[in-house]
Amino acid sequence: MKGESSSVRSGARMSGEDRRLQILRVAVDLFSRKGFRGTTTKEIAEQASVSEAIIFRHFATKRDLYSAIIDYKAAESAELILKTLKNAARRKDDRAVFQGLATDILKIHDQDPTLFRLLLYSGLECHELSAMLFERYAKKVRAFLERYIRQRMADGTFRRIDPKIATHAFFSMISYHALAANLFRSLLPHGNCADVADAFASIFLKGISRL
Amino acid sequence: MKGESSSVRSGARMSGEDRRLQILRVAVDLFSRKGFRGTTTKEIAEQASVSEAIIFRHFATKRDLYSAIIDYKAAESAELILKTLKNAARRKDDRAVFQGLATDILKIHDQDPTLFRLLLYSGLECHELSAMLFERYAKKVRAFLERYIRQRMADGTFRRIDPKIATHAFFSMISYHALAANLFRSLLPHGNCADVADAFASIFLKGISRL
DNA sequence: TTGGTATGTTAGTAATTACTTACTTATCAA
DNA sequence: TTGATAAGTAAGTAATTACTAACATACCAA
Repeated sequence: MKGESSSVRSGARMSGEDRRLQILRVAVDLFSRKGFRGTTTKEIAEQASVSEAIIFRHFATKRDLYSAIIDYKAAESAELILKTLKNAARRKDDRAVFQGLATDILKIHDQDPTLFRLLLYSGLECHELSAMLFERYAKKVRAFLERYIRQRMADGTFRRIDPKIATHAFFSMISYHALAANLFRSLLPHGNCADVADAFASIFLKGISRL
Repeated sequence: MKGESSSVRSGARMSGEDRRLQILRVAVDLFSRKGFRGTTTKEIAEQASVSEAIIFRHFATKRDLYSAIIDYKAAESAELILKTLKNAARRKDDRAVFQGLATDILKIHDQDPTLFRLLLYSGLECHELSAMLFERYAKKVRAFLERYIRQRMADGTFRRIDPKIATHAFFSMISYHALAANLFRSLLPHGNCADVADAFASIFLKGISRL
């Protein structure tokens, strides 16, 4: 982005399409840090190295821009992690499934803190798209887990329990930790992500086992 | 507050002390709904049925007011739930301890959504007091749980596990659910709070049991 | 080279916002 | 009743903010 910025300053232009995407990305970053009201179009313009008027050429209002980034993030988050988990699930390696999932979720949040922050900000702000983002955020993973738990119950390995509630329990454990790591890192119990993922997966698996 | 409001409008006055507290309470509500930047001193004044100047008589800046409410909420949250749990803990009734705690936490969040919202907003906004609020929010409960888990490990009922991590796991499960209930109620798995508390406590207890 | 067009800017507008100042008035002790 | 004082207000200030309109210019096809 720094490179882009300097080339723009010397007079070179970006296509409309590229510029729109650039603004969107800058906006994701800023809105996720400061929320809707806390982010000014001025700072978005500055970060994108354009004048404010350019923002309004691509987005009719600030509100429209905010909705656009939520859409953008929702679309992005739908493509989550499932690849490696499908192998573990095929082998019915419970430990690999849950520990791998916990690790992946925590890793993703660490690498891209904007998603969760936008989820929280938009939820707190009662943005009309926040529910959609929340749902999209975890839909595939939850569905996958529910199916897996249902299957392992049929196999006799897991005890009788509502797969939705069990999924919710596991997902809650991991997600709250991710949230806390995002907002309050210094206050977390010491222990790296892998240890936390390990411990949480182990508690959960033992907690729903048949034995 | 409605009653207060109408008596003020007819000319009656409130003592400085009472007024300050009223403003504080109004501000808690508004800041927890709209965040710092999203809340104007104008609407605080309106909700308190005073002019804006009165707010600035009690608080030098809007920022000072925000810090004051975080302090206020932090002090309030320190007095949590522990009474009934101490009895269950004395009897070493694991189920009553964890289920009771889960139920109480969820109930408290339901009754006073402002605490968690302020926690999230202040954390997202990187307010200097947010870490303090986060810590205060759960300090006593966490300490209690850690002690209890350590004790039950010594008793041979719970397996070897870092009490901090175990506490964090349990607390995370419940807190994320409370958060989701606060922001995204309509998207939660069906099932009332008691069912969720029950299921989560059961998963957790089984997950850390020695058997 | 020229003209059209898409990208980009500057300068502004109107409304909003946190905060201040000068004045008003309710309250209460003497 | 009077005077002091604390609580309260209206009107304003200066800065900020989202957004607009008019103009400038890079780019590219003919």
